[in-house]
Amino acid sequence: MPLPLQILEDPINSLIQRCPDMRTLRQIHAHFLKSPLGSSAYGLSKILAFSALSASGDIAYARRLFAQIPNPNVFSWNSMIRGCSLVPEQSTEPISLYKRMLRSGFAHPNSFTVAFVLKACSIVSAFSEGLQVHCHALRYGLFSSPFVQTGLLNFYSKCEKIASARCVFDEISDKNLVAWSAMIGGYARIGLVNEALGLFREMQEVGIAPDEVTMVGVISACAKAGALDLGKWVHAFIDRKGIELDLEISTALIDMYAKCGAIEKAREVFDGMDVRDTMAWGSMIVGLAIHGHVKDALELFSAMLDSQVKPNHVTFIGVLSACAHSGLVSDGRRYWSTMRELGVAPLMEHYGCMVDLLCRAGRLEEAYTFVNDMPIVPNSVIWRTLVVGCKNSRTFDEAETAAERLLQLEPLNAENYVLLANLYASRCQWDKVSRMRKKMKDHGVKVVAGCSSTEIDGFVHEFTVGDDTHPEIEEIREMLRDIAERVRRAGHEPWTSAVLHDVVEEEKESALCEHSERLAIAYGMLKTAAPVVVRVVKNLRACGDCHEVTKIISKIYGREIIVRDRVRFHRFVNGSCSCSDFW
DNA sequence: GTAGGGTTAG
Repeated sequence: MPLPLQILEDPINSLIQRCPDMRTLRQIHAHFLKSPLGSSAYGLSKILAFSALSASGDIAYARRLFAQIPNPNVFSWNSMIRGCSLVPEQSTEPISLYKRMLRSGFAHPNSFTVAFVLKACSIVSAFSEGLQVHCHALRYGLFSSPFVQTGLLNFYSKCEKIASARCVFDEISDKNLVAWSAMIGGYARIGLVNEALGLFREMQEVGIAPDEVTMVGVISACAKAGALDLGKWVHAFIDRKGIELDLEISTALIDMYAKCGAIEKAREVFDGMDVRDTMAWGSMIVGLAIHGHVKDALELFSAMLDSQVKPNHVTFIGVLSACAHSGLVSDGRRYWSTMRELGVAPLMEHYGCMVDLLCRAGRLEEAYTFVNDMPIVPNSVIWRTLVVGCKNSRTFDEAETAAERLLQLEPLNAENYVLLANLYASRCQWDKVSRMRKKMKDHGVKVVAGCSSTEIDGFVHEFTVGDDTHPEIEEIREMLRDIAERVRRAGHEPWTSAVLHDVVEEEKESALCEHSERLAIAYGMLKTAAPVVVRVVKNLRACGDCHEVTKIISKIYGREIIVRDRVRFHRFVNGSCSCSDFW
């Protein structure tokens, strides 16, 4: 009498459990094929799962094996879908597999399938596919699975459909820690700090204790909002609750402190870490670089290399931008070579740093040649950097070419027209200035309202230009006049008082971006008169004038003020992360 | 019968 299949299969199971590498797996596979069980779906799916999912697996082997299975069961489909999502190169392969699975009609998706496909959709932001998976989840009655729920929530959040994510969240009757963390992280990712923190409070009210992952989300919300007081409170909360200051939390704290202007606190956290990975070093180096602590940033980079931690593309953005900010052209070139030697392939952003480096050092010709020699097609950021360089140097003749390329690439970005109008104005080419205004009108391009934010008593207030709906708008204007007057009396001519005068008097219609920003920031500064210490995150680029205003205002009010990073602001308002020299 | 959600840096 033959042995029951299950008993015979047990050795395969335990063999696979103990399998150390692919070489052993191939032996197990060969042995298995020769055995009487050679065609059992269970054994094959175990072998497939190892090659597709295990850390020592081989997805190519899994693909070959999978192709030979005539009618894969749901377990095998799931292994392949998940396995293909785990490869570092993002692809739509898992989604195609899922479609094939549905078409095959042999296996039906279960909660694992749906969770894995949703993850794949969120990695590549495949919104319409994910929507269909949502329908399937409902059709197959899989919404009750907490894994499907979190998968959906996270999918919408990664696609920046935060309202849909919230709908899913609200529909979850039994919200666990993961669901709360995912929703908080979703709000944090797009900078909705009040929502993130509100939910964090709610979570505690219903008795769910946050863990390390929740805290990373909360800290990153503070970082995005420039909310230093809140960030400090969260740090104290972590200490108080005995939550472990692990690698991820420490890195998030470094980033938060750096973005909120408290670079010393960032360094404190960094110095207190026992283990530091690429991201921890990277956050600290980038933090120092954006604060203009170029020497420290470069020293830290050397220390990183000494510690045998491999730098990645972000590390080099920190290093190269540090060089750019200090005009260290030859150092920048040296680091560029180091980057190549260490096998970090330069991305568009790195080319951008080099163009910036050359432009800031006044080497416009070289920058222009560098752009023309780029092996990848330069994007709008590269051209804009070059145009900004032209505007500042006033001697370079290729500005027109750069300007044309910029408008070709981004005909609908208001920032470009403003920049070009400023460029032509700086050269007294008034006909071209008005041509820009006309072009802008023809394209129906509207200036995006400037916006700034300040944190007061744990709540982040946003101010948008032209928004007169504030109930105290008259008082606000009065106070702005008062600030302008104090600035004038403090003798800080010429432009600071002019700016604040503009702030009050400038007509909305004629206000170009730069005025909008000043107005918005003045609104933010206005809040410094409130009986709390207000911090606005430091402007990161071309911040000379901005610093000046900050110094004056802080002198007047005797308070610490940091001006909000307008790069992040721009990213938040219109999805653009470009930065040109408005100040 | 096998397995699985949420995590930070420009």
